[in-house]
Amino acid sequence: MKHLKTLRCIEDVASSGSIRKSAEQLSLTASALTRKIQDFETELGTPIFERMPQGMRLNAAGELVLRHIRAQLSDFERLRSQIADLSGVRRGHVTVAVSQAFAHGLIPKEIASYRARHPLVSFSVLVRDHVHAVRAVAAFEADVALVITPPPAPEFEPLLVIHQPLCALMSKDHPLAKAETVRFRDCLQYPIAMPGPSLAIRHHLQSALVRASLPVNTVVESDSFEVLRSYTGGEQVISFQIRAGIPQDNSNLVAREIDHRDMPPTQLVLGQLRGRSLSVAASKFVDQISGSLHSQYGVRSA
Amino acid sequence: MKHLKTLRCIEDVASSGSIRKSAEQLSLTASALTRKIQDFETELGTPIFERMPQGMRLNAAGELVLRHIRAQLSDFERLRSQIADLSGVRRGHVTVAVSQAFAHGLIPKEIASYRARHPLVSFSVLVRDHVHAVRAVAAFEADVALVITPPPAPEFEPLLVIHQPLCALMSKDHPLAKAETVRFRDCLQYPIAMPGPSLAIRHHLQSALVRASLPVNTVVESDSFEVLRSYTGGEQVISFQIRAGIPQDNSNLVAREIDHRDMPPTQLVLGQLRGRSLSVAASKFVDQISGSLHSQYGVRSA
DNA sequence: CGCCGTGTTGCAATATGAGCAACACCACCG
DNA sequence: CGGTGGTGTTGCTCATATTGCAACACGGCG
Repeated sequence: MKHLKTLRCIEDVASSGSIRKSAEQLSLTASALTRKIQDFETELGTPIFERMPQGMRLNAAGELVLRHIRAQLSDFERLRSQIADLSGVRRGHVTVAVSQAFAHGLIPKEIASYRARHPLVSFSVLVRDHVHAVRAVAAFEADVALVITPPPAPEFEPLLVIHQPLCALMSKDHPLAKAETVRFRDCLQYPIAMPGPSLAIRHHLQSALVRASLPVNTVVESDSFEVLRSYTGGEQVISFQIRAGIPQDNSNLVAREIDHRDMPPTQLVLGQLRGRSLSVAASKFVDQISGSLHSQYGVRSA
Repeated sequence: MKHLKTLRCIEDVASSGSIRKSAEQLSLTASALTRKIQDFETELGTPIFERMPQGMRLNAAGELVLRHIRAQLSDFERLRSQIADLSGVRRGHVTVAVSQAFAHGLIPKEIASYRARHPLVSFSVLVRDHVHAVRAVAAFEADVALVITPPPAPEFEPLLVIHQPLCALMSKDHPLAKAETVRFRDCLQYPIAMPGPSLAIRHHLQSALVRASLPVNTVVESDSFEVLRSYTGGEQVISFQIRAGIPQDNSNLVAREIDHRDMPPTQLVLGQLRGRSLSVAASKFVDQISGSLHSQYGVRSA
């Protein structure tokens, strides 16, 4: 759009840190870009960039401006989405930041189900740990985030909170697979495929370990649930995952809830940036996920 | 600002309903304006105006666009205000919509106190009944509203709620002035200067009258508290006002709380448009009023 | 010092936008 | 029925703003 052109330029320069680089990306010349920014600064009455020999860096006012620009652009997208919705066809783009736990089953399934009804809506899925997922939402990079125990942040507004037990993941023929639920200390009798420290589940395990003060035999540690899953399929090890992240396909893995006395339930949170309204597409996607999670796991929701 | 020019044009045309009228206001020609709007509609991919023989009217998409434009303009003001605040000087403009009850003492006093600290902040005060005050906030015409018992509206977000007793207003030498509090039925023994039906207080009185099922001798009715005050100063009549609207100057009027058994407390609400953030200036003004009301009447606040 | 990186400026080419006048349409009214 | 005054729109012309090119100024670095 015409009236957002300058804003896009500023955003680009701010993120690339160089007028010449941005000029190329925007297919403009450096001189045109320089003048756009100068004009904007004149209109605003304040410089928003510091000119360094290494390039351009935003100053304090510039940070505010950038935040404003991001909001404007995202608002405009929402407007387009709302307008498209008027004519019956849902159109738009939804960016979700999700914890890795959902990358396997839940999110792809939800997106497929949504797109079956609204094929003109496209999706971006950012897989991030809980800290970066919340940060992505705050930086307007994602519309919503679905994460486990997000760090408390004032700008993150939970839309749905569900409490889920942590599960122990093991092969079908594992001795512990016989019972419906397992005790944490029994799991620790076996070698463990441990989620990496960037994963939220790790923190839960860590505090449970501290409480239980039991030794743990970690044979594999990985930031990737995919790795942990594959490995758990091979050796007689135990790994961990929340209920909603359990693979549904016909693998030879089974999940057993860990007794709630040993492990408090994890918090599964779907949230957005506080004080912002979502595009129609995003909003309806949130509704769908909420409904779907509620109907599957709703008995323990809060 | 340059990039908001088109948006301002659209807003103006939407509110005037005529390209030619707007062209004059904006010191443009009708043709230029027409093309601006056509270009915008082309970029957007949808018409936003219905062309009638009587002029231009927004269609459904246009209503969304207008809402968006208002938000953009108001956001930009906030940005300027935040930037000005960076350099230490607070600058900006605050528009408040207030019930008439506060037009006399509270609001002018608060503004004066604020401007003593921040002389570069200017104010607009819209005096509106509760319905229109809330509407003004929703239409981005006012940043905040201070009203009595606002109608429930989802887009109006209360920031502060204080419960205040209704007072009977009378001259110093009135027989009822001897006691600290008065009973409602005693007030009705005297002629009444009655607030008009557009005033929120009237509704309170009305329901109390229905409960008490007592006859009332209304000798003057007015939409203006100023009229009611002046008249109450002359004849031995009773009028009504909430505590925060009682004139503090050295008139010969006194206020006596009505016994709470006869009259439930009124709600005094300071609120803003839900989901929007205020400019620094407005936000600090809200803080000041909150503090001031709390310290004066805070014992009964909720 | 010479080189390469940065952003900036002068000037000419160009695209964008504005104004004017004429047009098409509709409502109203004699 | 046809005029009259209102609406928005369009073709054309011209001013203005925006762009690109090339040259410049400054700072870091070898």
